[in-house]
Amino acid sequence: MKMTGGVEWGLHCCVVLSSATEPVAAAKLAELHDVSATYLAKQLQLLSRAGLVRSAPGQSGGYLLTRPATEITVLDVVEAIDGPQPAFRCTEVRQRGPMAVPPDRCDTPCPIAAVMDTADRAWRESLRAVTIGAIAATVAATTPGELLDRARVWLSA
Amino acid sequence: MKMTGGVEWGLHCCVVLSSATEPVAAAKLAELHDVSATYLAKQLQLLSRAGLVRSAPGQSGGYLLTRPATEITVLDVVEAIDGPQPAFRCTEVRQRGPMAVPPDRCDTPCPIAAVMDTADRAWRESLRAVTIGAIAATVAATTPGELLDRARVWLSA
DNA sequence: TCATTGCGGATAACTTTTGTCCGTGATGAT
DNA sequence: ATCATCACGGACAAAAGTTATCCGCAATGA
Repeated sequence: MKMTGGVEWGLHCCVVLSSATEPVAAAKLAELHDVSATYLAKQLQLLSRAGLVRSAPGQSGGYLLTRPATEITVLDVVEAIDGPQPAFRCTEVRQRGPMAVPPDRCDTPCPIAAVMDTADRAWRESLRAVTIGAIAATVAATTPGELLDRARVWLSA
Repeated sequence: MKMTGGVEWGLHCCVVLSSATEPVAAAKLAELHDVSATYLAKQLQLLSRAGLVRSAPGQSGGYLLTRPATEITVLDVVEAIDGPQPAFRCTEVRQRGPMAVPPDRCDTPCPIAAVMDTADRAWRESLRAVTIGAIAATVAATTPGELLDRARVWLSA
């Protein structure tokens, strides 16, 4: 089981955008993080479709967050890029084979699927509890101020 | 993000094995669940390597649980088949690009990775809290007794 | 002795992820 | 007005992971 790598990129981009006052071009975000520009563009488009970021075309265009970073959860970004589907998908094996239980007796959900679903909810709940703003605050608190300043300058250059 | 389908098969097999007194052949488990016999064999080998099931070669051989089903958690099966790796893998993007923070300043873990790690722990904790025995009990309680009897007969036949 | 069964490796089909490329349209600077 | 810059979307291709299949081997019990 592996999450798409785009999630990591998307989260880093949102953290960067949380301290941006002017639109930041996709190419700039890609260069900053040293990742494929064309592929990152795809992920940003997903964020855009999900309504997490706003895009401005044309010269001096780029991306900005649509709302305060403290109102965007990690789960928002994960679901925007990775999709809302749970990792486990029940294929109803109990309804197959020689001992198949008839569909009309399957009123209760498969217990196995129920367990996986509970775990998935716990996972999502955990991701929902943290915002981009909180992550940005941690970054600000743990990296040397000089580095942060340089980054800010580099971004607007 | 998608979990390997073998996890579902492995869980169903463990539930079946929890009420078996004699070894059950891999081919039989495959037929019972109507899945690929050769591929299921691979998953069972993973369970075997993880020490969850014991295998007996030769005629009238097959698989049995190594311990009571109440002492095997869903997480045990998931990790045996899907591997122990967390879904999110930090690639340390902060150490890349023109604004890379030097490795020696990365004493604290990447906040993004930390969030994902916490969520992963919550997920695993949730799966650890449920045993195969508990699932088997639910199955026993929600399926008609006649069906259970037929299955038991079919298994030993 | 022999059929049955699990084990491990090699292999291939298939799907998903990752990444590129190009044309289009919108925007602002000159 | 024109032009370079940018996001958007689709088509496409490469790489990785999943889902199988097949084979020879070793072990076991009938």
